[in-house]
Amino acid sequence: MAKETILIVDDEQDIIELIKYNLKNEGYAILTAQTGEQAVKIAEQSQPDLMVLDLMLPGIDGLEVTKYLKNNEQTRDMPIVMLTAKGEESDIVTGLELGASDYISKPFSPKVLVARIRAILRRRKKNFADTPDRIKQIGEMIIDRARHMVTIEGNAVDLTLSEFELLSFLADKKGWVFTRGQIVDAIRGENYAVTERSIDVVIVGLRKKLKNYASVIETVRGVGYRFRE
Amino acid sequence: MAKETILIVDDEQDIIELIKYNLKNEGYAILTAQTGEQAVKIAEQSQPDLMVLDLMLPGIDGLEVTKYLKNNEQTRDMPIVMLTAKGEESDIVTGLELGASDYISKPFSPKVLVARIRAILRRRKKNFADTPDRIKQIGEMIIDRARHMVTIEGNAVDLTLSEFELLSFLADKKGWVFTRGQIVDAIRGENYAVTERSIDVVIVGLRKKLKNYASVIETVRGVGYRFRE
DNA sequence: TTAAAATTGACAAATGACTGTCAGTTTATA
DNA sequence: TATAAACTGACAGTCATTTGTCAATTTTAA
Repeated sequence: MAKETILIVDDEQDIIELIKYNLKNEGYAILTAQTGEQAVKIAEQSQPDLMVLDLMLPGIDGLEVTKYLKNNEQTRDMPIVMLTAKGEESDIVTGLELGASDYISKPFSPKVLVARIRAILRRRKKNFADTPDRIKQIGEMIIDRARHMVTIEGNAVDLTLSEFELLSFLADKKGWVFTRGQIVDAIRGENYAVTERSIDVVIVGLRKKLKNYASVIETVRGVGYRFRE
Repeated sequence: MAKETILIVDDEQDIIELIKYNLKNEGYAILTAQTGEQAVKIAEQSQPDLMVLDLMLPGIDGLEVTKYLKNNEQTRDMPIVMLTAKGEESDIVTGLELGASDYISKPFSPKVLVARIRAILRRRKKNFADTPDRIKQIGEMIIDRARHMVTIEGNAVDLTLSEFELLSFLADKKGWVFTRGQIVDAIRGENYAVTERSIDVVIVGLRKKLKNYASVIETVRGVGYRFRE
């Protein structure tokens, strides 16, 4: 299983390294930033699954970053674990009010940090576990698994089963590229014997029916397909 | 594209030819054996990607071969598709228990055989999200294997497959020098016959697209290339 | 220090691989 | 059984890759 991505934000390189080392050992993919500006940019671009955020930063400080991210549709749901130094008690409260998930005081034990992060991610996973989001919205397009229906600008789009499954699968991990093989496995089940080219045909049908939204499905030459981010 | 190698084991030359013909058409490289002893030897030596194995063989029979290969570190992971004649139902069960991936009953349709083999091999192909370091960060450059995308200072950089693989490969071991030969092996698979100079061309393209970051790829004269540390 | 040899960079042309598309067939569903 | 869906195979167009050639640069040897 592909593990989660975590963004570490701290102005001290040593701290970053310490945390990075410990989280990498746990199998997480790591991104880092040393300033608030960078943090925001990376958070938006790469959509990490969690963020470890030092409150004391030069320039835009941690609280500002939190406020900004929590006001942003795209990053609102990303859990934030604050790193705080002594004497920042009031900031902790503010941070939690802003929507941070947890905090850890410096100096901290890496073990505790890892444990907290695991707990947060586990909790999240449970909520979403295997429930590929029941409803997904991309601009004016809505994919509704419950109704098994796709709507674009209010108009229902009539998709076949394969088309719906394929679209829904890609949309579940926007931006991620999947090979035709992975797609077959996902929508047909493993051990299903077909040519990978059959996926292309489904894609053709989909794009035709999606009209203006055809471009949400991107071809990655030599690899497979992905849902545009 | 370097296709997979398949070992066909049957004591009847006709059957071998039939299967060989169909699989060759699909682009697979074919090895054959007529006895269990031969099969084992070739499997160990040539490490084919999959084996089509008739159960009824003179000498060491198919089940013995399966048992042996599955107990051998080197060949344990090689998928085995059993060919069975009527009246071998119990052997099928035994074979699957021993670890065979699938079975086909004689007389069989070549089409079905091909389709099954494709399905099995499909699943073994690499998954981009799981490979070494899903995300790598070099200053303001992010290499994301899951998205199959490189970002520099927030801007997506459009790379071809080779360019992406090459960059990603070098970045995996920053500072290490790789010869062109090693690079070809890494991004094209071993035994891929090309001039090493083709790597230079990929490098040129990469540097052009990386702009300010072009210098992350260093030429080591007389040796090869490396990712700057 | 200079000339020759080796190596890499750059570019264009040729080759080859990959995808989009469609028509025809098979399979699944009602 | 009728209808829709899914699959395959073929082909054309597109794009990536490979190769060859030549210039520029560096290294080696005289």
